Amino acid sequence: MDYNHRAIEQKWQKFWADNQTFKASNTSTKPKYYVLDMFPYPSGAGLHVGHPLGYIASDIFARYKRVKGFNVLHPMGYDSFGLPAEQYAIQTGQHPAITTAANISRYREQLDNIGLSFDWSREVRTSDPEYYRWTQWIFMQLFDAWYNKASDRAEPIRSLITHFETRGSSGVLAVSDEDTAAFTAAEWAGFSDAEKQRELLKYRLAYLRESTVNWCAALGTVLANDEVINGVSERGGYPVEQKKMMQWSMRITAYAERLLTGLETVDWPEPLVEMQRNWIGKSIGASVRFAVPSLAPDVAIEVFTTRVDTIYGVNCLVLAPEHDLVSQLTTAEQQAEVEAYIAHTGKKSERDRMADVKTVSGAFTGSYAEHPLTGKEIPIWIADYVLAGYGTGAVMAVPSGDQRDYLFSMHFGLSIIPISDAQQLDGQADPTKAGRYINSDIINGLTYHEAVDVLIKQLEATGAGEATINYRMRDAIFGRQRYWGEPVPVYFKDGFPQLIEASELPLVLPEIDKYLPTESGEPPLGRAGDWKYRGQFDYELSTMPGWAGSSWYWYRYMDAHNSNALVSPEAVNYWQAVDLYIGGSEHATGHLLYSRFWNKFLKDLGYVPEEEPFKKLINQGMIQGRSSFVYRVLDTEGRGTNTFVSYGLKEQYTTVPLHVDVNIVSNDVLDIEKFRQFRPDFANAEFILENGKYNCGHEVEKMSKSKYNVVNPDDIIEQYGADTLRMYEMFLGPLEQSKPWNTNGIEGVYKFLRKLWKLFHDAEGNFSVSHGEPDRAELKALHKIIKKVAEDIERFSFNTSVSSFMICVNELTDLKCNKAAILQELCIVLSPYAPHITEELWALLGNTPGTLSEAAYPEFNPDYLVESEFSYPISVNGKMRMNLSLPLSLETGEIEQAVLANPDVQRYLDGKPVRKVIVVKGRIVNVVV
RNA sequence: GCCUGGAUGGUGGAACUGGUAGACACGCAGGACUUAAAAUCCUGUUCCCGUUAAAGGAGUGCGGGUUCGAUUCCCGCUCCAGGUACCA
Repeated sequence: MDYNHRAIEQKWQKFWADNQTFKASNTSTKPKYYVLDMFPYPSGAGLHVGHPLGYIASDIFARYKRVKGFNVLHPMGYDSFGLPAEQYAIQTGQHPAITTAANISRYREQLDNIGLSFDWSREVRTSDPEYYRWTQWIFMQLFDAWYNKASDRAEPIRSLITHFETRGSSGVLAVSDEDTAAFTAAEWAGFSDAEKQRELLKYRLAYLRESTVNWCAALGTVLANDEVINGVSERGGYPVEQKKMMQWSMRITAYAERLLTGLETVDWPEPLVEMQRNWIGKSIGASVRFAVPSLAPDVAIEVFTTRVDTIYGVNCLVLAPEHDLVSQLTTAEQQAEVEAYIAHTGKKSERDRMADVKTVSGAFTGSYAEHPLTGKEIPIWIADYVLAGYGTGAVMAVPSGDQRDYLFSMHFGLSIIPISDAQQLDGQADPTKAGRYINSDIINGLTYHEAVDVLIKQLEATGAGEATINYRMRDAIFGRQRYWGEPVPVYFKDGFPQLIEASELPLVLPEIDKYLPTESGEPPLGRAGDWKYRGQFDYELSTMPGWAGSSWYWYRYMDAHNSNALVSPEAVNYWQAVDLYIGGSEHATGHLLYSRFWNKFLKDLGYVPEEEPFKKLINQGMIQGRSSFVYRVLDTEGRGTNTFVSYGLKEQYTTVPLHVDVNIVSNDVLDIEKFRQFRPDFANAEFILENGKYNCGHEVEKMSKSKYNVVNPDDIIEQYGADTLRMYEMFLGPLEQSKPWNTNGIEGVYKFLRKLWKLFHDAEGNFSVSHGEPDRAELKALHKIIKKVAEDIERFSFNTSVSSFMICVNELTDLKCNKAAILQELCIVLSPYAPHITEELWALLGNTPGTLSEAAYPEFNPDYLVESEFSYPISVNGKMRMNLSLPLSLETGEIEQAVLANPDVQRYLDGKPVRKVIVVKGRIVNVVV
């Protein structure tokens, strides 16, 4: 019988499912090992060839750990709340729960086809009420908690109330809003309920805060940055502006320091750790307050600076246009200009503002602040290079030391004051800390470190400032004006948020008639008319963001069916934390930071034992897609039209590129009819063609539903089988490297599996192995692979294992080896990579069917690999000239003699005197002449 | 813009700690088997020069540097990708 992948793979997949081969136990005498994949969002396009890359790698690792004797937990589930399902619901009217369930079945089928060794009895879905009741429960704990800096951990809000009751606000060391009130215990007792709630909300870890969002008036909703392209909505091309809105937020900044120090304890790729460090962005500097006497005696503009030493170089203050004080500071004469400027910036997204460093813009408010040290008048400006969300939303501009300040001052003709004798200001700022200060009053002549000390002391003495640590990271916005997410378990009473009772969880998502905002601009949940808490109080209408459900899911797998707790103490104490986590680096600062935050919070409250949830982490690179684009023509006011221009003619128009499904594009030519059906708003699309055809542009970028560039694995499995797909995805290259998808080399892997099959079969295709003693060459081939594969798997170098398997099978084929003793061991070594074919061969060899995953990985014996000779490459002046075979027993001096005595070597030396001979035993000889 | 990666034959990639660049595959070319095709097998395949061969020269995105020796380390660029806080 020939290698029949379809029959073999179906047979074993059924066997594994029927026998629950990979079901993990929460108790075992074996050591535990938890291998986790980042769970997928089940998109309508199905699993694409990028997903399995990580799943196959983790599966190989999990199967390897099993044959190495571990009790392995290897679960899978679905991050099933999300924007695409909602978008689809808006288009089709179908409930997202229905499409999501259908997508999940499809994913499951596709995952099963790959032969992954998941314990499906522990599956989770974030959109399942039995799951999200615990997401809501965690939210309630966060709402009911504050961060006590004295104990350096989160505590139940009760401990804060007790403090207020006994000592008032004095002595409270908390991470909180800035505007907390000072009061005595007696005053607290006299507060009304509403006043108490207002004050407590300033401390809660889940709290309400005003934040800036992308508001699209035409769609009546907030858009993700993703959905805004060049300042207009992707859907419909409507204008988008920045708007402030009350939003739920998470006080992740309370954990900034622990998130930072925890990075030193995890085994993660260094670049990823670096990205998180940069995201947290700790900087040590100073807060400085600039009084504004024209407003009121106690009003000051607070700035954060990492270079307080440059304070004498300040020539103006620059505020973000959104800064709270801007309207008060603006004088009558400047009002028109300031308002025009604010309107202008309101159209730009924060990212555009950061990206554009070339255009300098700003407006003078007409007011002046007082320099805290010199008392000089400092003009106050606004400019969009200052971001409201970072620091205090205001900077002291020091043009001689900061390039952005320099450009700003040059542009508006403001004076530039040199502050150090080492500064070189030839057309640019010089941020040097070298030299001694000049033009700087009390720090003249001092060095950097001396100056900082003197200044901090002086500022503290006058109450104008102090040393401060600032983090770039901001509190995370936790509300979404969407339907398809977890309802926030909160209702409003007297305008203040209150938690529902824990016993009332889950708060189930109500049914609504359509998935759009209400006419008055409220989120879709506003459509659920009679949806009231206890029939009378309004529920919170926003839902939780995509990252809520994924910030704790690894715990649910430990105890997936527990209806009394998110995870039982027994289960969490057994599995502790994830030993190996595999997923894409695109989650570096989102998911991985939020998960660490929630983990630390749950630990503070005693629900989980570990400070860090993911001990070791490996990034799989992305399998990239090749996206196709159409080009929407913009009208003279920059609004999107419904006309699309072919790639070659797009330079003649102002256009916005839009992704188009690669499946309706062939050789970069768009199928216009299918495009019109693609989205309702394209039904009447018009086209400017080239030679009667619409040519699309293309780009290599990540494969994702939103980019419409998804290729799925089913066809490959049908044609070549799952074992081939598994090995091919690994063979493509290093796991962590990104690469665009192509199937060019897949034949080679398929041929390899057939060659392997042939080792066990005679020319007629009958199973045929022999039982003689293996010879030295056969043992060498086997032990090379035993060693190589173990080493490769432990360092996650799966691609090199595949090559080595090919070499091994080629060698055994050349040796005409069909000895059971060799082939049986090879089966075990190969089983993590190609589990179906090896299970079949394992059974054919006479082993109990299905026991391969319990077999023990063979012991490596180095004796079989010992060599007595080595073919030394001989270089002359670093250039490889010839090989010379010498016994490995020779010492360096003997090798040198042998090499110089060799007539061929002499020929290369060409009679020139030898200056030096470098001998690296067992490696190389280099003769320098 | 900022943060983080990446770039090696026609293609995917290998070279693990600075030590033979191109393993293993794909593709391509030639050949065997076949009426033919598929499948399988064999040979060749970095580029340039060279009649085959030998011999030689160049070569790991670009420009420099360190070293007996650099794909690997250092400095400066280019291009591509991911992230940039409401995609997940």
